Amino acid sequence: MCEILHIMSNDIAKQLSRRERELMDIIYASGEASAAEVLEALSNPPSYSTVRKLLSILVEKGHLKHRKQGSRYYYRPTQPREKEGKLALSRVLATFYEGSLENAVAALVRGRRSKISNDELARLSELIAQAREDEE
Amino acid sequence: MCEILHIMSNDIAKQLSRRERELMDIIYASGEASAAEVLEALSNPPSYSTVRKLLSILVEKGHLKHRKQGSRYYYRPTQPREKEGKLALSRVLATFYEGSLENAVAALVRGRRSKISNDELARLSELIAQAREDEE
DNA sequence: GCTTAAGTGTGAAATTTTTCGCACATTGTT
DNA sequence: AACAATGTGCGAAAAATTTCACACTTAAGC
Repeated sequence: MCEILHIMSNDIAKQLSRRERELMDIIYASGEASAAEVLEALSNPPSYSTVRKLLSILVEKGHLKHRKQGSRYYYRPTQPREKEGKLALSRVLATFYEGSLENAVAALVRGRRSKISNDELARLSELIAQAREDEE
Repeated sequence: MCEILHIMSNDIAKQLSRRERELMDIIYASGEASAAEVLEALSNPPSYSTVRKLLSILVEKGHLKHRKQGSRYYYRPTQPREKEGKLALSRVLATFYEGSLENAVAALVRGRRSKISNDELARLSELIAQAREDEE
């Protein structure tokens, strides 16, 4: 429980507003993106101007960095995807699965069978077997 | 990719503001909570008044329901924890792990060994083995 | 039945987020 | 070198969130 509370409080993502997180997620998902590409990816898009403004705010706040290619900026996160991914995952596990990966996997496996392919199960199983070997 | 975009757009959590989601997460994590308990769980708490206001907004918006016990309200989500959990998980997988549970588990397993106990690995493995049997 | 303690609800101020219009810069084309 | 197309940056309006003070209600103890 202490662990869970720690995870939930020490959280960068919590500092982002709704739109800001939406943009960050798009950029995390795509790795790198221009303003136009971000706009394209938004499901309920505001104006181009607005997207650029948001992006520049995110740069200012230190969440994104941008490189100039030609006359265009490309944006990418300052924090590595892997790190943020783990944080986001921990948060979800803490909130919905008592902090347990096992519970989460169980829920997914239990749910619609089709959601997880047999192949994927095989690979997962392999992965875990290897981890267990290393542990010995 | 189509699947990923679908998951990311059709998303209730995206409709919540920062504080709102913070409260929802606390309530999802604890199952049910009074205003005082929510206040207690907040890391950067506003006033009691504010928490109650937020809670009533969340009820109004249909995200929470409350039952009266004595003179006090207890709040719980309208949407089942399991359902929201899956959604939240899918979102994280889509954003950071190409929609693949396998990738996510791999990342966690690869990371700090201590994070996942041997026991947990054993149970996970069991879980997956069972799922694979069912699949046949 | 009074008083106190702990709760609720409301309206409006303060703050933050979100939005965009407009002026200016760059690139490529004719 | 002038034009169109596609960028960027900034300031400020509009909208939403977040906050709280204050008035009201309920329950319990004396």
